[in-house]
Amino acid sequence: RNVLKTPLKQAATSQVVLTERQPDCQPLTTPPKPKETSPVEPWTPTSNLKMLISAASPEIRSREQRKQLSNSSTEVLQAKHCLQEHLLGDEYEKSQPSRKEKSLGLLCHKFLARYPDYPSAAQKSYICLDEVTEELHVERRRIYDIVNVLESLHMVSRLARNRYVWHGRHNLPQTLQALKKVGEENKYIQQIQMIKKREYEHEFDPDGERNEGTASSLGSSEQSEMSFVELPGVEFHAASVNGRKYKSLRVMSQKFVMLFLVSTPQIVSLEVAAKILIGEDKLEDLDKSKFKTKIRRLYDIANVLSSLKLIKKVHVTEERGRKPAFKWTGPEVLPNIQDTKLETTSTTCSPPVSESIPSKEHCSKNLFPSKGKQNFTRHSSLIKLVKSIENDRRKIQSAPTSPVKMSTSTYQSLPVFPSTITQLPAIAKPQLEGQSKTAEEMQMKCALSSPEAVPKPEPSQQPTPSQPLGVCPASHSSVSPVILPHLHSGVSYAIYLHPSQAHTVTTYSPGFMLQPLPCANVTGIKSNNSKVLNKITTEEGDNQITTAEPTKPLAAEERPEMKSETSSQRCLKRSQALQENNLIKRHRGDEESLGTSLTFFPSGYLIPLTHCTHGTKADCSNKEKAGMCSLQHPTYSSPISGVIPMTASELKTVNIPAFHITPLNIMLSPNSIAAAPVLSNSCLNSSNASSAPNPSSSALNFMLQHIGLIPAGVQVPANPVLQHVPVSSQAENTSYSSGSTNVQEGKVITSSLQPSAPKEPEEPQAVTESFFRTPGGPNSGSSLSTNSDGTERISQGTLYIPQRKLEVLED
DNA sequence: TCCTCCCGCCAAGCA
DNA sequence: TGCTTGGCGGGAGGA
Repeated sequence: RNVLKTPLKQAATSQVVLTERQPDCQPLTTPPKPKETSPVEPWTPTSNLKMLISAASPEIRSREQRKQLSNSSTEVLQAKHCLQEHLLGDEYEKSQPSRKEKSLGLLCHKFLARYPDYPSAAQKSYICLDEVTEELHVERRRIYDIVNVLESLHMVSRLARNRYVWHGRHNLPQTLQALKKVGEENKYIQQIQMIKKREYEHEFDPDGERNEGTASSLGSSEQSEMSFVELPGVEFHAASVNGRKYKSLRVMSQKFVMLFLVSTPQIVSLEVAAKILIGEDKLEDLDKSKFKTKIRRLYDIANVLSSLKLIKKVHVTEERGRKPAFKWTGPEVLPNIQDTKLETTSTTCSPPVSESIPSKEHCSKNLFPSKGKQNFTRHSSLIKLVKSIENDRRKIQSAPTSPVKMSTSTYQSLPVFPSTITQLPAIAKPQLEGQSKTAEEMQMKCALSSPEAVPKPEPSQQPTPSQPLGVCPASHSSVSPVILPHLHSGVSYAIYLHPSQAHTVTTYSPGFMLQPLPCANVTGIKSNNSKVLNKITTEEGDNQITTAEPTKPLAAEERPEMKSETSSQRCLKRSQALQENNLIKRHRGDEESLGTSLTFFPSGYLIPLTHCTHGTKADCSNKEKAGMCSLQHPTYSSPISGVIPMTASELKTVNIPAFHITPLNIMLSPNSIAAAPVLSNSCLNSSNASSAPNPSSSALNFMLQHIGLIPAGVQVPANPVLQHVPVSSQAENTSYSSGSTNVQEGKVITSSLQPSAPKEPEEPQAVTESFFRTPGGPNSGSSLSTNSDGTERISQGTLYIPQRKLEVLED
């Protein structure tokens, strides 16, 4: 076999060589002469041009190719030998295509050029591997690499031996949505966080014992169970479907894509990806070679994905060095699977908020069509999903009515949230949609779920079931609560958005860049800043790593710039961690260059809503009472008191699963603690007058009292955001709290998030002391527990203030 | 020196 | 049994 393959490849090479050398080597003209016109000749500008032209008409090209390639291999071999004889060794070597020219990425480009992105249904393209290998002059093995990745995206599917069907990008939106769902279900965000945390722990305590809680928390069985995610109608016919499927490049590719889809910003380092793909449970005894192998495969996949323009190579520069990473540049993926127009029509939208929870039956029906052969290789998470839907429904229906109801419906409109409900396939949305719902309700939910999605509450943008993704009117005013479903252990949280935070933001990064901070106190953070610095650079000098998400410019551009500049500057001034002027300059420069700049998170409330029940109408009515339910009142104030000032765009991009792990960095000085109602009930007494009119304060207080977070009689402004949390002199980290990844001049300054710990009420010090409290550690409080997966759980009523920190790295 | 990833061995699995 | 498919890791080119 080797005898057959190797000469073939060399023959291909020799064609190139001969073509280029011909003018100078007359004796060599005979065999390769016809190949001068080879349209696939990739090594000269002329041939590249020909290739491009032929790409427009692949059939013609194929015909020509077949004709040309009909030359016997012996002729080619003869030519090669002849060439070798006439060329010096060095010359011959130089004549070989460089490594780059043989790269998988380039090969993939050539491969893709053969087929249209969106083939019409009539013109089904079939891929014959033999032809492809011949025409592209590559080994079969390489084509498999490409095809496997394309298969993972359902751009091709295997028809038979040697034969594939080209689907193009038609299936891409659905595939990505499906992958995102599965990725959320697999809690990849948490895994990423855990890996980063572990990295940190290892870095600062290399000899120390591994945190068993975290060590065992990853690599769940789900991970190993993970199989190929299919789409209805795109069947999987891999030859070794039952054998090596689980290790295959397809699955790996899908997982890799999932990491991007669940991360915010959508940047994934190879290292983290490799670890996740290997499975964290195996990391303990991970041998280096396995890791290296995984990295190799990831490069292979990344090359193909790059050719598809789905990702782009970037670099993350950390203390330990420059790490290769990739940034998602593909279409923004939305949670609902509808039609293929999604990709082009709804890249910046949020899902419709008016949807109701699809029934299990609907879900199953759509996921696993009963007619004919089942098209899905069922992912375990999908089965769980259906079950969880049922359970959630039951809970919702049986739960007493409460003002929190809204959160239920909000679940589905928060694509990035890991709630199982959120992950419901949106397939059945339109049908299940409470079509009787009023536009008002819909809009209100819309504003709730993604107030940042669309800044203008124009009726024309009101989401309708026909709209694949909710284009929600934005609420600019006062408090913008958002229900965060199922953060820790299924606990929902409510977040209030302060209008002053409503300015645009860069994406919040809970992903790979998150680095635990090595500080046990505020100053400690400062001293260890460098440890957690991350810098991302793109090879292309892309200076908009996070903000320039091509599909998410809406909020950033349209949102009124409110206080970002001043607040950020204020925060910066107070930042002792950023003493270096140049860092500040960079920071400011980032803001300016980004146009929308940073958002800083003051403290706020993030309140678990475990006991809150769901229901739309009561909730709406409550909100209406508060004057926030109608379209005319984009301002929404949830009776639930959770308040976390954050920007709308943050909410849009924030990854809630990560958020609950390492979200806000609220470094409060003792002085400011009193102003941070989050920390203790007593703090709720903070009576700072809210500068913003707050129509819902009574409702808020009612809720707070109702759920026992504040004593009766205590009044809390419904908008206890920044005004309650004056940034202290030690609160420098607040200035980072946006967690934004900022880019300037090709560099991205990323946030460093640290494993957050719930804060002990009445113990302001816990804010800092609990930074790296490990589960069960000295700082564990009664309100804190650890889930089986190692994640921390806060019991009901606990106010949870995650912390994170953004550091600016100067070159 | 490290990153990147080409290359091809060889085993699993299919026809 | 031959061929297809693709996991895997050595090692070389490139930065």
